[in-house]
Amino acid sequence: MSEPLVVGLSAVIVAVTDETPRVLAVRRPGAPGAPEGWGLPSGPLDPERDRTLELALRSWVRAQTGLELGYVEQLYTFGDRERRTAGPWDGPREISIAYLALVREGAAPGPAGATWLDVYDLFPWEDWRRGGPPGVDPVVAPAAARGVGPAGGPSRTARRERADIAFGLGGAAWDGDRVLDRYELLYETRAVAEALRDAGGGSRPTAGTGRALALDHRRILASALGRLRGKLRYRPVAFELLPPLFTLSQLQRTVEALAGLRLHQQNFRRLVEQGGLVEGTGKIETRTGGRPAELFRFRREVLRERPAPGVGLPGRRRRRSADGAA
Amino acid sequence: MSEPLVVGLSAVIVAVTDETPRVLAVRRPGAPGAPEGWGLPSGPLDPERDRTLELALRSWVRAQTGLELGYVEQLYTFGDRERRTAGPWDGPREISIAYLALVREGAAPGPAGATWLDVYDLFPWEDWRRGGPPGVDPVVAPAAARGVGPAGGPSRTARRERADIAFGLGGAAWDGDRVLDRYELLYETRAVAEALRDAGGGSRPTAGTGRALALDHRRILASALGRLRGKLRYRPVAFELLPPLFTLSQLQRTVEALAGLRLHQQNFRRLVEQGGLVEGTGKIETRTGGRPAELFRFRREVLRERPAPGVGLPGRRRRRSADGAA
DNA sequence: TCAAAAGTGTTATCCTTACACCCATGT
DNA sequence: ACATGGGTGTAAGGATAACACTTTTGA
Repeated sequence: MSEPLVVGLSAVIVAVTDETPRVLAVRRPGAPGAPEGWGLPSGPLDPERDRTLELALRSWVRAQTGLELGYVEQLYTFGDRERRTAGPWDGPREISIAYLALVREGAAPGPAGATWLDVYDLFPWEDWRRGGPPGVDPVVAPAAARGVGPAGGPSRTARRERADIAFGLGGAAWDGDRVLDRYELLYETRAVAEALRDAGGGSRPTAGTGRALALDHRRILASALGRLRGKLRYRPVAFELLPPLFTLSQLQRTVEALAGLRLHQQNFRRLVEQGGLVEGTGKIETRTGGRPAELFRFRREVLRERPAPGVGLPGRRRRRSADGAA
Repeated sequence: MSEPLVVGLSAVIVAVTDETPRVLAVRRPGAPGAPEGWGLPSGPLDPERDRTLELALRSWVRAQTGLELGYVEQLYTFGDRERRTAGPWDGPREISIAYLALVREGAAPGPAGATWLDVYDLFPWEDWRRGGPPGVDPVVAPAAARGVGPAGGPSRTARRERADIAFGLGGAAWDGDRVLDRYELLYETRAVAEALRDAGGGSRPTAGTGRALALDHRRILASALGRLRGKLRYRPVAFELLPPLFTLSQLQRTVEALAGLRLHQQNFRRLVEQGGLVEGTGKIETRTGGRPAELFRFRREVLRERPAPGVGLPGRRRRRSADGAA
């Protein structure tokens, strides 16, 4: 086989600092004619040297950014023809195997050309910690529900149905995990910048739909955030983002940052303690702004005791709010 | 880039017939010198013709087997160097993007050279519907716990810990989803045939460890089964395997077949009905062997009403049986 | 003394589990 | 009549969610 086919690896490297989830981004040269911008770090798979895909990833991430990755999991493989910017450019078909990696806050920021971006600058509609995102909900959701074709036609109603489920409208519940569904609806309805860029059109994206990334990297990041939110429920991934010793508030704020939700404090503590996920150390952290807090550590033994140890987010049960409006 | 790198797509096509989960397998020529055997259907990605990876898959599956796939999801991308049979053969590095597809029972069996294999012939230790698999548990679990290196050494105890969690030993709970963990432990301890084949050794696999597939295809299938079991809980995938109208017993037997567990009948019915997953049709199926059963259909509206509609398997909560033995 | 954050206790509600029992058909 | 599988009701246990309240520090 000698089709023009290139295989690369992409990394969604996530950290949580000061209650904001961040993702590592690098400067991208941009396709011929297109402006340069931020994108996910990516690198090659060297079939000679790298025994496994994951080792390949760790190796070029180390080389490019100086980061030594801890938790790594494969996310998804993206290979649609349209994934690169549309246009006359007709290079080889590119396939990208995306990975999700978690690093502790305060990890090295990497060399010049790399920064940490606030995840919610890219997905403003995903952060519900301060109630509905300011001014975004009334804009984004209708944009997503907007269909093409005649009003009431099958394409319109089908998209309407999808938008209701994705954005929790019309009696449906908001499901934090459906990050990708929401992004794809916004893309299909040309609300986000990438959709306009890829279509070659010149109009402006809908306000409040966040900043763009190169290629399909915002889509990849949407997959990652959705996956991470889901995983919080049944794997102790939050601890990968925290130092070995932490207060329960730190833990809660980290989880809230990823989930994009406020959680009930007292119940959170109880669930996490009674669930056996953490154990107190007797040590005390005094710089809390109020009463000093005990420092906890992750209890690895929980992996043996419980089939699916996670932090108990809301949702996943019956229907919640049914505010029936519009 | 012009490294020797080949990208292919593999399909795990699952159906449930007569309470047994089946997977479509094809005859494989086998590497030079190796005997031919069964493997998963696989095909190329044609960068010219196929716009997306999933369309590529659907297209060659249709061509090869005549099957028109319904539900399809991407599973994982396998690309370790060792995934093909070890040995002097030094062809190009092969990357395989694996998909999981579900088809209804009674789907066309495909052309000559393809058959449906009973999934539990490949993973006998995964079927707990008739209690512990006959004679397997006492054999397989110890094999998985067997370590290399000195007794009590770090490698031994680490593997012991992993085996406890994977197989639900020593107070840990059996987690049906950990199919891949279990297979990998058996592989690492050289209990399954593929491990011996890949190592080039001549000894015989541990009894009760099931039949082998070509390359790493049994590993791929293990991923698929684990994924499917997990998904049953929060997505209505079981209906992809059933005809449009079905009795609640049919539904239950299908779920049980995949989960490898017996479920409590009365509660299953209630959960599934009260959960709004199905609705009665008034139609009656008389050939039940007892009282005629009502025919139900899947309620698509549930997708709008509930964030994560699934069938409620046990597990996923606190610890269950703690039979502390061994 | 007050604000702020940590930490404890108690109760209501809902879901899951388990058990008991009745219904409709074929042999 | 009885075996077989379909179908319904009800009560116990447990987990979550919501509420009220106390403790300990710094300003």
